Amino acid sequence: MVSERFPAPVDLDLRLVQCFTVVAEHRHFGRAAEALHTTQPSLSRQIRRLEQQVGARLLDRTTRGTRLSEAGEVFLPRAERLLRDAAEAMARTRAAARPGSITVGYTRGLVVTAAVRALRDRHPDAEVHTRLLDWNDSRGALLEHRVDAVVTRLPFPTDRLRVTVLHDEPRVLVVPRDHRLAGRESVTLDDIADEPIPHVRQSDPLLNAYWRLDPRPDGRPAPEGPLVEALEDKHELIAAGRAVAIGPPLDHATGLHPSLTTVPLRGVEPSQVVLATRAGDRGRLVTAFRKHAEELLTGTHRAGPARTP
Amino acid sequence: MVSERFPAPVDLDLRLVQCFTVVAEHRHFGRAAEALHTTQPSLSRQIRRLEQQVGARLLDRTTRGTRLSEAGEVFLPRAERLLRDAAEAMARTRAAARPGSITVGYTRGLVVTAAVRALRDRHPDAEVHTRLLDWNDSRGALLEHRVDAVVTRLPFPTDRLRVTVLHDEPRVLVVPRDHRLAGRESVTLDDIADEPIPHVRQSDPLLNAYWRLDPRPDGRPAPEGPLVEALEDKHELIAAGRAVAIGPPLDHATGLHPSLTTVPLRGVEPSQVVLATRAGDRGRLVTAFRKHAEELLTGTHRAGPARTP
DNA sequence: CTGGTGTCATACGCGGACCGTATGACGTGT
DNA sequence: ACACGTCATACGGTCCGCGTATGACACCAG
Repeated sequence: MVSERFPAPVDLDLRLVQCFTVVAEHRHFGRAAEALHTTQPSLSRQIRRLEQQVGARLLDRTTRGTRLSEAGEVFLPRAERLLRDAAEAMARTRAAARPGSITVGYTRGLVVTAAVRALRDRHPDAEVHTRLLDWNDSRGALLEHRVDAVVTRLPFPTDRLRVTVLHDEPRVLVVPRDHRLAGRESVTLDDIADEPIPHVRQSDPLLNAYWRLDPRPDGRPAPEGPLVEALEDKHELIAAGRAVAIGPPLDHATGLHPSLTTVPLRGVEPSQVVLATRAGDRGRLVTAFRKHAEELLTGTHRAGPARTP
Repeated sequence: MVSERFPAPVDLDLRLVQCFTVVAEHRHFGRAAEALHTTQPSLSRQIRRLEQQVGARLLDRTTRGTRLSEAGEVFLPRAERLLRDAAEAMARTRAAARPGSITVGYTRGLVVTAAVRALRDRHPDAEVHTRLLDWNDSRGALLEHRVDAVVTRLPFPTDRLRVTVLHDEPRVLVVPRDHRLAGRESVTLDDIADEPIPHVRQSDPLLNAYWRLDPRPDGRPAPEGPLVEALEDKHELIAAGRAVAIGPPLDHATGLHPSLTTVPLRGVEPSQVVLATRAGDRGRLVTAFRKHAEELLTGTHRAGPARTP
């Protein structure tokens, strides 16, 4: 009979848990190892260690890849929650230790330099960090305290957040340089009515529908395109001439693929660039950054004067 | 300007978090190290590593001991939650992997052998574990899935639990062998009206009040006694003649201090030995154990026939 | 049946991290 | 001023986990 007196000291390595979530996502040790910047044997051992710590086999290895076992299905959501909670605990603790610190997030193609510089000038003692975020990570990054303010584009769920529109941004068509529409002054939806537009798996369905303009204003569904994993894959696909996409007005300095170009898209609602912070956040630096952003980040991409709708 | 692309891989070692909670509890590196079965320098380094991972100073070391810093106050409750969640995730995953396994918890002085043996006989393929629990840990151990059933004594909060009374148990007075009341057939509350009764810090206030019989039936508060950390300390205190206590009918085979003895206490409500499981738990083995416990564990300490109030 | 391909597991040498012992620095109370 | 108790640092030894190379095994095609 096994009897133990002390609550077994928690022996669960969160780094291994993180490895597990990545393997569960890829269902493949080799590719997961690549994503984790390690090697397949090392990852294999890490999963083995994790399984030993948990005391249950989490993955069913087959010769054609890897699947979650029944226990793995139980563990995965809890593992993800543990990782989120751990990250939030660290972020909030750090924030409590350094009230004179703020992290500003932004997404590709948006420039927060002016507002950040203004904040640094007015608060020379403050630590101001900036952080590039994934397209669909703004809300999570705020709520998990990885950042304290975000400049990004709608749409995303805004509850528990305070969101202020900074300016409109026209949507543009992204095509290869040698596409039939490349070089045009502008295009309309009619010009691309039959062009397939890819789905991005990593993005929210809301976000996919918004940027694919699905459904179209006339109510028809957007032409289905292939499913790609990440935005980079989408750009590769476009460069290969297999699809086009609609996006914000990126240029080659802010992450646009070298062999792609953009054409203004007329006749559709522009996207909106917003400043978002946590709804209840009354922090000194957050408030100050709001002020500077609302003042300096309006109309960045427009020739005309700033306007706040 | 610091910009990072990837969500910083969670680098938080839960073993270090565990160390932190223990140091926070003891406010003393040396004693915390002892509790963790390690040495003070090692613990000092572990806390340093944790502070480096979190990115904030968690403890204010002084020459008179150690206190929580402001950041530490923020981190501590989250740390404890992380550890609980991690333990629960592991327990539930293990349970999912081995549906033919059950862990039965019990507290000192209670014997579950009969029911456990019956369960093993009827389910020879099942893994049946037993686990000695702290007095005030029954509810937590159940809800965190460290155990699936518990035999222990009231009182404790019973919501989200299914609790069945197995039998009554007289409360007894615990005194040194050479105490004036030792050897008496029985005593009443009047005999000990002025005897100081210690508080146990590790126990719930509810539990302290119950076993100290505070307030007494006549409405008067129980005489205050010293504050001790753990039950073992209380027994040492009684052995030293500095206090007496009221407890369940332990004997020397089930954890009673060698130089102590017990005297039946008349005229007070007996305590109740109960079987507790999670309210929603419909597990095959749990149900089976309930049956055997209700059948075999009633009246264990009474000469008379079993009875289920 | 047999060779090829792709999967995950294992063998092995090495570097780095962590531990325990011994000792130091430092504020505190007598 | 001295002794005491607390936490920090120095140092050598050990073990753990990584990366490279290789193996075992299932599947597929011919």
